[in-house]
This record gives sequence, structure tokens and C-alpha cells, in this order.
Amino acid sequence: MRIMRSIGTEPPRTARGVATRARIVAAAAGLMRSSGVANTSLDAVLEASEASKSQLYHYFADKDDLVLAVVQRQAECVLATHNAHLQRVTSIAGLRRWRNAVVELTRKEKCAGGCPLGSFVSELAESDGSRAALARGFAQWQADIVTALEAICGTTPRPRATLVELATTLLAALQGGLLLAQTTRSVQPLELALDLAIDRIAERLARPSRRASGHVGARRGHR
Amino acid sequence: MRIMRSIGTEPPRTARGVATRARIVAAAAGLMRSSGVANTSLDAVLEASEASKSQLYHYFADKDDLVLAVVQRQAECVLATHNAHLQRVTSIAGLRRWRNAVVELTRKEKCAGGCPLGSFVSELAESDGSRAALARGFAQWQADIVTALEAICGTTPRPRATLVELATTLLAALQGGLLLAQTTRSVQPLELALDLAIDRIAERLARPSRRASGHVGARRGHR
DNA sequence: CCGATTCTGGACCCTGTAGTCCACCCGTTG
DNA sequence: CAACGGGTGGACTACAGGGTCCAGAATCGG
Repeated sequence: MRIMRSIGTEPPRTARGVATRARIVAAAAGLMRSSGVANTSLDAVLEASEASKSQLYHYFADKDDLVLAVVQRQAECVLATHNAHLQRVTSIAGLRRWRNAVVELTRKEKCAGGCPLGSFVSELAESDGSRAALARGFAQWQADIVTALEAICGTTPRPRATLVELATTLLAALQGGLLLAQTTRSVQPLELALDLAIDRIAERLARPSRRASGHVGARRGHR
Repeated sequence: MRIMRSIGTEPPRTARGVATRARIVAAAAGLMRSSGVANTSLDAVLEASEASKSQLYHYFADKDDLVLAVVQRQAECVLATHNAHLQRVTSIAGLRRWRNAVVELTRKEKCAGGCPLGSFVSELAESDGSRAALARGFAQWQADIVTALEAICGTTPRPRATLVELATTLLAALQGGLLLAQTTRSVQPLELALDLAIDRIAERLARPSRRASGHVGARRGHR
């Protein structure tokens, strides 16, 4: 169902229009993050953003369309926040400072909410449009981490593939750590997971580049 | 709202009753896992389980109560599945076989659905009852991993705290890996994350027990 | 075999929600 | 200062979904 979307989402043509659209997306983002997408009614969004139905449907084709905008906004927010730290990272110590900032932020939020992007995954991963948006967000995030790792390498660059892998594991550790932190209401899993990933990064970037740390085979071997 | 729950959930008193209750929970679990809790209507559950409204409300106080039962069931299923592998693990190589099995299973599911337990977290973590159930599930899972690690240690036991930490990181890696696998529709993040955690376990359990692998301080130091 | 009890079928109600529609406001432009 | 078009307010509709109820079937205990 819902075959022809495409048109219907006119972008605002006025400063005021831009403002309302932004207000709506911001309010929706907040509510959806804390209550889940399906549990957030459009009426609630409208009340929180002090807008009206017609305004919402003036800028968005339907709820799915709004959700897409929310995901994109969340991605931008997360990337902006983390980049503020990551861009200044030039050493392992800097990476650990970033770790501490993440942990501290999570603790401040009392481990509620989880990752602003990650918490959307389970609810949206089966609908193609928003899943792609989430994937783009994570890809960009990963790219930002790679940049930080390159800065850490400094004068002795490493194969890009290695850095990409390390960035992936760091991102996975962050997501898994946040997920467990959210359910156990403790930052400890997050701390452990991030430390593990960062320790590995430190090992790999310290000594001359080698693929694996040397153990039994059967890696990457399946089927 | 909804202050007095407690009573209202009579357990079945007949073989037939047990069967229907189980059918309902199983159907609900399947639907909720693939479509999300909020997106699963009771009508859909009833159709899938070939039961009727009155049956559902005969065994469950309300939807929340059903969700709780689903979470518990999922926890049992996951633990049973993984324990079938984990209980036979007595070496790092065994742990890697488990890893391969997990990856293969994920690939077979085309990376959809995510973790049977983890995918409920974002939607339920803010409602106290089900969050506790999820936390119990993860705690048990962690305990099972610790048991496997103890088996790996064999004759030279390690401090339990270390094993618990390692189990936590392994679980975090699994969850984060599955989450990224689900969004990117690729098992690679899962492989990398699990390998990282297992490599670390191999390191720690191979050589005489040391706390950290020796790098700059500022670990576990906050506030 | 009979009464009591558990279980089942499905019609019904009511609230909440996505989405529509139209009349009106207001800034801009000529 | 008109008139045009983007922007706004909110009433209204249609319907899906949670939850209730009761009559009747299956089953159990004696």
C-alpha cells in the first residue's frame, strides 16, 4: 500500500515556514526518542511543537515522511555532537577523553533513551526508506571515526581498510554498550565495551601494521 | 494510570489451556519481533494464533501483560539456543565455532530482525516492568557466558570479576554487531565485533591473569 | 452421567489516531 | 492598496485497535 509517495512534501518557501517545519521535526524527534516511533501520536507532536495538523501535512506527506525527516535530523545532531569531540582527537589519549565524555553524558541521562540513532533501528530497520537513512547515518559516523583514527596515525599512515574495520568495531562497541547500559541502568557495560575497542585500536596503531594478532585460523572462513 | 495490575492473569488449568496460551505467546513473539511491539495489533496476534479475544484476555490482563510474557519467552528461547552451543565450549576454538554459528544464523535471516532480545530494548526500556525482565534475561545470558569462560580456563581459574567483565564485553559486542548488521544488511560488523571480543578473551585467558594490558592511566577514573 | 468449571467464539463499544478539507491570515510584490 | 500565494487553524471523518461481555462448547471431578 502507499505506492505513490514522491510528491507531496513541499519544502518551505519562507523563513517562517522553515521555522515551523524545524519546530515540528524537533518536537517529533524528542517524543519519538523517548516513547518510540509508533507510540508517538501526531497530535502529541503538534501540541509539543505548537503547530496544527494542516502545517504538518503541508510539509510532510504522511507520518512515515515525518519519521524520515526525524531520522535525518537525529543523524545530523549525533554527528555534529560527536564531531565536536572527534575532530580534536589526535591521539589515543584524545580518544579516551571522547570515551569519558560519552560515558559521562550517558550517566547524566541516567542511562535512559539509548543512542539517538541506535534506538530507532529496531523499529525502523524493516521499512526500507528509513533503514537506508539510518545506514547512511552510521556510515557517516564511521567515516568521521576513520578520520579521527587517521589523525591518530599521524606521520605513519595505515591501510584504510584496517582503519575502517577498527572504526566499525568501535561503533559496534558503542551501540552494544549503550544498549546494555539502557537495560541494566548502569554505565559499566558501556565503559567496558568502549575500553575494549579503544585498547585494540591502541595496539593496532602502535606497532607496525599487521592484520591479525596471531591466533588459530578459521577467521573469515564460513560456508 | 493502570495502578492495580497484579491479579487478572490466571494461569491455565488444563492441557488445552496451556496449549492455547503458548500458541498466543508464540505468535505474538514472532509478530512483535519482526514488526515491533507497538505495531503488532492484538487482532493480528489472534489471527496468527487462531485464537479469539476472550482467550487472550482469559490468560493476560492486557497487552502489557502479554508483552511481558513474550519477553520472558524470548529470553528463554535465546538462552536455550545459545546454551546448546555454549555448554559444549571448552576452548577458544569452541568459542569461535559459536561465533561462526551466530554469524551463519544471522546471514541466513538476511540480517533482519536483530537480536530476539535486543530488539525489544529500545521500545521497552522505559517501562519498568518489561525493562526488568529484559535485564534479567541479559544477566542470565551473561552468566551462561561466564560458565563457558570458566570451562575454557580449565585447570587455571581466573578471578570471577575478570570473567564477568569479559562476558559483558562479549555480549555488548554481539548486541552492537547485530544492530549494525541489521541496519547495513551485512554480517561484517557482527564478525568484526565478535572477533574483537574473542581475541581479547583469548589474550586474557592465555597468559597469567593481569588486569589491564598496560597503557596510559585514566581508566575507570571519573568524578 | 451430571453439575461445576474452565475454555472458547465473536459481537460490541469506545477511545485515540492518521489523514482530509476548507476558510482564513499575512507578508510580498507590482 | 489590491491580490496573490504560501502559511495557519482547527473541525471533521473514517477506521483501527484495545478492551468488555455473555452465551455456549469442551472438559473435569465426583
